[in-house]
Amino acid sequence: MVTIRDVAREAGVSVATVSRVFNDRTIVSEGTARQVREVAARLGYVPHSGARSLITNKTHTIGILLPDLYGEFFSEIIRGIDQAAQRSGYHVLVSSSHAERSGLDAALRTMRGRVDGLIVMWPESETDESLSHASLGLPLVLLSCRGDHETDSITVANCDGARAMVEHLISLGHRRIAIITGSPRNFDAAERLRGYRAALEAAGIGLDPALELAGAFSERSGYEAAQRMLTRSPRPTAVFASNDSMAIGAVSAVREAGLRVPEDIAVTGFDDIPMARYMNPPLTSVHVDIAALGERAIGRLLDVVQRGATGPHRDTLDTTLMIRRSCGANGSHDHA
Amino acid sequence: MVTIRDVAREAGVSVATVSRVFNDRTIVSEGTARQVREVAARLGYVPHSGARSLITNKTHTIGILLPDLYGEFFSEIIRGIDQAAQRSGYHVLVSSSHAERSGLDAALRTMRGRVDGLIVMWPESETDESLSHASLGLPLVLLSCRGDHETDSITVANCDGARAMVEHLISLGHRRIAIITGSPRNFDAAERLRGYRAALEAAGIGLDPALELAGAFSERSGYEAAQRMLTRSPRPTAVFASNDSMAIGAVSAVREAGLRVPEDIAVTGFDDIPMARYMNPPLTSVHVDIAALGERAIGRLLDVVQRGATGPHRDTLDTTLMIRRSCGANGSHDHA
DNA sequence: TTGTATGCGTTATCAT
DNA sequence: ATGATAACGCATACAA
Repeated sequence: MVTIRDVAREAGVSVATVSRVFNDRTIVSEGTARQVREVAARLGYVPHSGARSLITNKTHTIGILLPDLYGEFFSEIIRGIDQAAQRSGYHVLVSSSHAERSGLDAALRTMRGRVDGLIVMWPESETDESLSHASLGLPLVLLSCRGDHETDSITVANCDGARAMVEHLISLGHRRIAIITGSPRNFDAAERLRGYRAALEAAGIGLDPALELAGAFSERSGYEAAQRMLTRSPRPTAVFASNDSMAIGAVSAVREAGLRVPEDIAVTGFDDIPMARYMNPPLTSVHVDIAALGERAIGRLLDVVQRGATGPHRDTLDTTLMIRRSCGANGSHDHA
Repeated sequence: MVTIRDVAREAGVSVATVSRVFNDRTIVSEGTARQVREVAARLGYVPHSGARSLITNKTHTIGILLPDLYGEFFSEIIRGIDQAAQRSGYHVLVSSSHAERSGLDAALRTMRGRVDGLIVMWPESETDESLSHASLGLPLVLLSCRGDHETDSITVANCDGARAMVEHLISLGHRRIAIITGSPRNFDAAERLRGYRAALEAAGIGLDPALELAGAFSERSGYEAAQRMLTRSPRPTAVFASNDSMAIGAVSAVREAGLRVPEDIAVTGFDDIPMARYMNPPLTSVHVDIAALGERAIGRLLDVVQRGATGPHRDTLDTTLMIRRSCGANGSHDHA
């Protein structure tokens, strides 16, 4: 591997001069600069970013830690972050699929010295200042977490979005509305449940615990929860699944029971994954701009890393109701 | 930030001893080891991986460079790679969405000193030993590329998969079969076109250039290509889209023309993205285990990085025909 | 404008 | 079993 010394020797200058050519371009004479570049190119010299960051104390890399995520979410969040990071000249070090807190902590530790800041998504835990503690003093942005009040965080307007969805169902005349929840330990799921309840209460419709079916954000769990829902009597006329995967499972269960969507039971979801509009019938859902979530996280993190921004920053990403046919309204037909 | 020196001073030992405690655990006495660990824990010491890798010449990180990819593919490839890497104790440094070769080269350069090896996907270019040259002597695995014969590569059985699909259409009685291609510069697309032609020729069906519609792997391009296809006369009875996104666009175009899928025109795709089975009708497609592609790439790369494997290694990932209803056969109803 | 020398945090080599 | 010290490749304060 060719180092800065090789270039210096070959060009007949000191390593300092070579270094300057690649950094402070101003204070080096035009002649030597050209000479150094020529030699560097000929030798195929590329600065060793690891060594450089050891002394500059900057890696130009952002670490991102994710739990074990379901499809679309995973891809979009990484894409959003990576694109925004790249625009600012930053790399992204990914560590995903953490099922347990210990694994996350371990990954966090091995990132020391490799990153300038961290984006962490860990929705399954309680309020967690232990996360900011584990971040080793690195700038940290929480994504979709129950954050404490000292740590920067970006969240989705889960509660408002769910509430808007349920209010829409109510406006369509539904009174007996079920929900398929996510894990109660999951922050997003808990917030969506809160929005569901708020909408019902605001409309003067009493809560019925029998209509709150436990799910786990997977298609299968939605399928099974919907089967349990169908045994309730009187049967609900609408069901709000806390994410689209569960809504897909719910549609299957309703169909298998010989019922129609939306005529017999309206089904709606949350997230508006790309698949939603291609379903049969197209799925009414709460749209979340996942890539934007990632972008905002990077934006805030770079504010801290590059510009030394300070003070807790809590940002909420608004959602949009996407009305399609699965809820029984005459949904807009969005098109190719 | 607390360094190894702080721990050494506080524990009353040398930095060498502290280092040994965290690496070669054998040659240090039980007493001092415990003492050092205690101090390290109390001070919250975490080794600086950047500094460490400067001298060990190992980063335990794999760089992955991707072009601008469409949804599912992106997520699955990263997930497959990340999971496999994590199992082996490796991190993943991502750099994606490169639209031009120059951007890819730049990213490649900034990875020097940060990674132990590279996985590069660059399907848009010609045979490219310049890529292995640009990799700075780092171990390199090409993904889905026109590789030269000296570089390791993992590819999908594009040609065989496409051929199997077209043969299936022929077996259903179709004789006038169109294809919506991807960019001719794209390796996967070119191979799929080759498979299409091979199947027709093997069946004694002549090639008709008018039935080869140019697409670009996007839904819209599939939609537009299908519209052009519908003007051909006699009209094709089946169309094979080179990927699922274009198949989705094609279905929209066929429907808008007042025709039915599959009764009037059979439509099939390639990739078998998750959405395929939820479409209406469910889309017949060629299944590619994308995560497996990533896993194999990491597997091979680590063979080289860790075990010094050598010699060109070319691996092909087989595909599976997923027959559903969009082709007119009685497809299997896979289920939740 | 250029060169010399020091240090970033760690591991490796050689002593002791 | 442990300590002193030289690397690793680079950037930078200071000297020339």
